[in-house]
Amino acid sequence: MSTGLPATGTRRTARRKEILTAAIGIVSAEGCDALTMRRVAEELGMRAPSLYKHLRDKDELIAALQEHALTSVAVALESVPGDLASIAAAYRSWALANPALYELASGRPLARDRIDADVEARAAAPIVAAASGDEDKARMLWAAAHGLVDLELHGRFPPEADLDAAWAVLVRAFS
Amino acid sequence: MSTGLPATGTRRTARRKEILTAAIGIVSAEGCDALTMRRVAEELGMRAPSLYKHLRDKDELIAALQEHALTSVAVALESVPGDLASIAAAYRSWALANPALYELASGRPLARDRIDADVEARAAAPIVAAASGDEDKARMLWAAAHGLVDLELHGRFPPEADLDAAWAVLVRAFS
DNA sequence: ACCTGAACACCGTTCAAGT
DNA sequence: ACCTGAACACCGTTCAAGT
Repeated sequence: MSTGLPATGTRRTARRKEILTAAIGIVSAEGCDALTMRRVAEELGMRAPSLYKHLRDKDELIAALQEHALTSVAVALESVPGDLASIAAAYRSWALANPALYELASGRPLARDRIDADVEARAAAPIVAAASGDEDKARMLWAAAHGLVDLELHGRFPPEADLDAAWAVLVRAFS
Repeated sequence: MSTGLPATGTRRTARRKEILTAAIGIVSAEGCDALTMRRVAEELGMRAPSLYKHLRDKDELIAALQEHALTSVAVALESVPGDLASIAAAYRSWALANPALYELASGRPLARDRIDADVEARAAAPIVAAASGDEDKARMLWAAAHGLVDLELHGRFPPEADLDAAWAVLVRAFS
């Protein structure tokens, strides 16, 4: 009983793309909390209920933002040399430049069923490569980078902490 | 102009303690999202507005939960041998046993002005000790442990991932 | 001193109705 | 095919009023 439609119901209409773009703008400029359906609708000159003709619910919007973020980090990591120091620096730079998107993409479960399966692997690939294909090592490196970024973004380190030095400890141990 | 009251306004009345206990119970049993002022009030047989006679706002309740969580991890880390492997295992165990409290205490900025200054240092001390006093190393170890736990709690690792092995990579590199 | 109901400005979401 | 207003069940919070 094939319908010819994608199983996810993720039709790619022009309006849907506009909604996504507006959402990215709001999150980037005003943070995660500013992402409300009413605020997104306002940005497009319409009312919140109208969004539900293009999206099933807010979670679908968030899933789309997660997919966007993952693709964006992947591009960033692919654009630097493959050594651990470069990958680590690029990871941190991307997160500090896109704090709200980073939080959205990492601070909650990944909506795997609503996201293109490839983007997750694509974002992970440079890290796995930097770990010479050792998956356990790659997971540890990813977690360490995520932890450093997450704590920095949440202001959890004391102001006098030398975060470059903390990153250097990680890079030196695994290079 | 001393008033004889603590500067924070953190009076320790009996009712306040009951509210905290109720909040801990709700968060532990039903998760972070279940923590609403109305739900807490219901648990104590009263209405939400009454809570504001004992707490300035919801953030003060969350700060109290963060303080509780930090003290609780500190106790857990102090109760095992001081080597990195033991500390790491205790950190992970505590987080997996208290996922919602962990999220509350780590997934948002610490309300430092509303929390007893000592508890943060107390929770950090065992990790600093395991890093032989090297603060950069300690911050990296804390971040790595936090990252591993955070990603595990959010279901970000694939189901077949061997997380014991990932933790072992960290412990082996820094022991 | 402690608690209440009513109210306000918000949420996400549904639905009948309009073009 | 697309958008709307009204409505519903929620939030955190304020405030005048009750005991």
